[in-house]
Amino acid sequence: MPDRPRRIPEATVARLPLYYRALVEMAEQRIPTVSSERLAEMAGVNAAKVRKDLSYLGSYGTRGVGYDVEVLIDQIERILGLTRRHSVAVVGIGNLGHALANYGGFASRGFRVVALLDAGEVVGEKVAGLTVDSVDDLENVVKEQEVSIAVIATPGGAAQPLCDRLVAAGITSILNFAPVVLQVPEGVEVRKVDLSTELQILAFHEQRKSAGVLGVDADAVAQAFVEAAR
Amino acid sequence: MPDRPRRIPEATVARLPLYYRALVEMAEQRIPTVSSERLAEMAGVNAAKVRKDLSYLGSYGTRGVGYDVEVLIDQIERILGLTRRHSVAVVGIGNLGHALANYGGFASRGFRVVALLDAGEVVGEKVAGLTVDSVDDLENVVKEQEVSIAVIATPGGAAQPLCDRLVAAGITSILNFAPVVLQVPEGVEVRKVDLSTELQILAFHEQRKSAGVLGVDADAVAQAFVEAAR
DNA sequence: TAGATTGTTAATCGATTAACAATC
DNA sequence: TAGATTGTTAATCGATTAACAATC
Repeated sequence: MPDRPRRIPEATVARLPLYYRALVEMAEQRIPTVSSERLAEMAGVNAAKVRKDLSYLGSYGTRGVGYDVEVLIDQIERILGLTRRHSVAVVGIGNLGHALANYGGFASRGFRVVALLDAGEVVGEKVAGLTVDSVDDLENVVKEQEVSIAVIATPGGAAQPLCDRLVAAGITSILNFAPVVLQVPEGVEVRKVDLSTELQILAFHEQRKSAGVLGVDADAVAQAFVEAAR
Repeated sequence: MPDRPRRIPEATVARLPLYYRALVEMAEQRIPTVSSERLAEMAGVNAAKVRKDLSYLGSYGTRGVGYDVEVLIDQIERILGLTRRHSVAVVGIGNLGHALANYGGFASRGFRVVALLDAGEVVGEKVAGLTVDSVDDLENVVKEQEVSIAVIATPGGAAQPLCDRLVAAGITSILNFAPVVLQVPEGVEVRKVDLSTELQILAFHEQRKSAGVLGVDADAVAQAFVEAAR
């Protein structure tokens, strides 16, 4: 058995899924080995980073040759825990909840949506092959379906109370699409996907570009024009 | 005019939207000032970080008192470029595209969805008050509607060619929901929202928890049980 | 004045990167 | 052997955090 388990940096953990996707693609094309250079290109990072990241998994490359694609896939699956089945519940079956319930990439690789919950009229309807349960039954559903990951796709106002119930029901992994910062006790992992945050970050960079290289801001530019026009 | 424009760290830029949301909430409740302590609590970070982050905007706090909520809102809007109107085009009107087109939080604060594009049967239909255009007209739509941000919500396979067209059409800010790493020329900003990556990161931490504090892995635990049972 | 809270410094920590010896 | 490529070191960079003087 190769020696382990040296702590893996968060930044590395966040990149492993990218490598994994690229590797699975290569495996489908029957490509047997890959260099750090090539893998870096596919994942959009640099080669030194790839090698450093992969070194945390152990020594699975061959000098002068590269990495065995299948071996690397197995190792990343092991590290990320993709060999287990993860049961996912989506709470909040609005537009986004529908999208998530139907999202194919979800089902792949160990993740399975096993429950849909909502508080509105959609309860009882079939969505993506599942009957939508009432959020009133949350605790039962979590227990019976052995849910290990909850996805919150409700409006902002409902998210925190819902989160509290999920945590009370034993959930320790939450993917939050609601535009609120969830407060959770230690040991509960929350990942946040936030549309308007992403847009605002893009807006910042847009602004930077049009403001020019020197960091001149829009107001200053406008002012300069006014002065010049006089 | 307060002095500027010292470069703002990326990590800070990524947190400004969180502060902004919390501040807008406070403004709605007519709360005039806020301490770094309180703002930190709402944003889920620590107070030292809040003060450091806000110091990049300039000195807008008052010792012994805190920060003026309205002033801070104005400053963050200025820095993030939220005072301008940003026109957004959503490409790919499947389940997710529908969700994005209808997403209210989108519209708020400077962002407006002005165009929906697709390559399928949905072209010509009305979605969220807009008629879906054919992706064939992408270049025209970008020009006529002055689109500055594109959101890609297509299947993975369509994303890169689409991205190339968007870039050729002059788009420099892209929010990508497709599960691929987009290759773009320098100067084009891509933010990625990736469901399966987020789930995999959660899975990693789930695994860590059940493996125990010492980093023992599941296989080793299973093995130990087998040994013990003999 | 006394209490509160900012803004900044400096120490620490974690992540990135280039470089290259090891080795296939 | 010669060429290729890993795995690791060490330098560098950027982000976090505690601490506290400044000051309202």
